[in-house]
Amino acid sequence: MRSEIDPSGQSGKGESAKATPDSERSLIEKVRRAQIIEAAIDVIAARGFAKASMAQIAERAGVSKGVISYHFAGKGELIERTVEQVYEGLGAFVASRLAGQTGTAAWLRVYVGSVAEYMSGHRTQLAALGEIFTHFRTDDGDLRYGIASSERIYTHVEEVFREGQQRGELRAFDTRVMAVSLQAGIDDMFAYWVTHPDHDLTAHARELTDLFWHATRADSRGKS
Amino acid sequence: MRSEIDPSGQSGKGESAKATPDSERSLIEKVRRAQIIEAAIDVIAARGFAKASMAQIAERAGVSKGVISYHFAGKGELIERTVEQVYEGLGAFVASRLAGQTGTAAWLRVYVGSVAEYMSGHRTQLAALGEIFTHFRTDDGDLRYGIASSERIYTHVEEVFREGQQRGELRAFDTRVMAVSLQAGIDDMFAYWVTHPDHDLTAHARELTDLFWHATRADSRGKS
DNA sequence: TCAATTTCTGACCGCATGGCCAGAAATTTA
DNA sequence: TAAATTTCTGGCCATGCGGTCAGAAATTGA
Repeated sequence: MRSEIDPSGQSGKGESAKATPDSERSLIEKVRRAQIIEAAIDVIAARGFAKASMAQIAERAGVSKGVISYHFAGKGELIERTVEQVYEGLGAFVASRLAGQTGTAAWLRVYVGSVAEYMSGHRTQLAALGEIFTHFRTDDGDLRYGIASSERIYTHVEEVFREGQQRGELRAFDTRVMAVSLQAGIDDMFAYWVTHPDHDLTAHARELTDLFWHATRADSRGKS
Repeated sequence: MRSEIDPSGQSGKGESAKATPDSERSLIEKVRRAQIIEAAIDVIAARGFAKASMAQIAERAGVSKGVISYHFAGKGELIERTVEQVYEGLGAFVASRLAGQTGTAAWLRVYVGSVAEYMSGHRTQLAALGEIFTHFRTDDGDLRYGIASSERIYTHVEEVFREGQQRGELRAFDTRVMAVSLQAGIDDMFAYWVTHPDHDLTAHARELTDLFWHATRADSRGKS
């Protein structure tokens, strides 16, 4: 068992091919893949995506270069599995915090707060993810995880906002712009934190929540 | 006359060396430099920073590769001059619109609006700038135009916010977080527009202004 | 006009990259 | 134990990169 991408089929632009279930992997396979992914995260976070070569990652993992090719179809698959792994952890954490929350204000607070809380304990992963999102391209030359791939998040956040508007909890505004701006605020909160390690991420998240609470809530006053 | 970076001196991390004044350049020199910078913008915007090689840029400009080396000290200088040129145009435009404005609300509206207005007519430049900011690194491996280089903008925006707070026009909030978030909203507005050409940039800018007006203005109501 | 100077070309260099593979080593299976 | 299979190594390859250079071409100036 080597990779989970069919080398013959044209994977094209859509989702990746079906993953090989972990149960079909040997122990060594699982250990090596985890080890290599961890090394990739470290190297990408430390030296940037462009300088994170197979050789660098292999050296960091303490194996020879060929091992990566043996366990992954190529650099592309390695990166995609890396993103998946980080996202799974984050997604599960946020979803569990978000479950059972009602009201847009509470949703906003828990959403921003839980993302920040999780990431504060996974700083290296966060830095690597940022590098991958802005640098990793498909063979066509398009960003693999560009703004277009945020569409799912935007759509979901928009739904939350629209519900709030219908209940009269929120003022009238363009939900798409608000969703894009919220995501931008979160992304740059992390980017700022990565380059300013002493920055108080929790406080920033609280301020950001306040910011969007004031920006979205219904208000009797008119505008200037 | 070749480049404006002293090949012997260690340029280090600071600002680039003094520029050679245009008056000391021959006509051919000026024309070629402009032509090459334009080609660089086109190629970077179209194919991404990583694939914008000297060969690609030279081909686009219709000259041989050596010409770039002849007129610029290296790829680094070419990129820095490109950024300078785009920024000069934007800076001059925004500054002229901002001159004489009083009050934070007006400042916010004019700031966001004028940046968007200028960029709407310089789409390719905008795309190239985005690529450069996220990819171009110094020899040390740091991003040449990373978040750290936004410090000047943050500081200035913070000042505007603090004035508004002192006049009682704005509520109490962390000015640093607000400045970072505003810049994030503007940056992602452009990023969204670059990938969604039909998106209404002017309307987005208006909504973004509203967003931050609601987020910052003083308010008698308490919070939830 | 003709030498001095600027500008340009295209081949070439050293280097790093992702991927490949023959064969060695380790492990599993019978 | 011995064969079959999985896992690993280290060198090799083609490719593309930024940069250099000798010499050709064009321009300038006396």
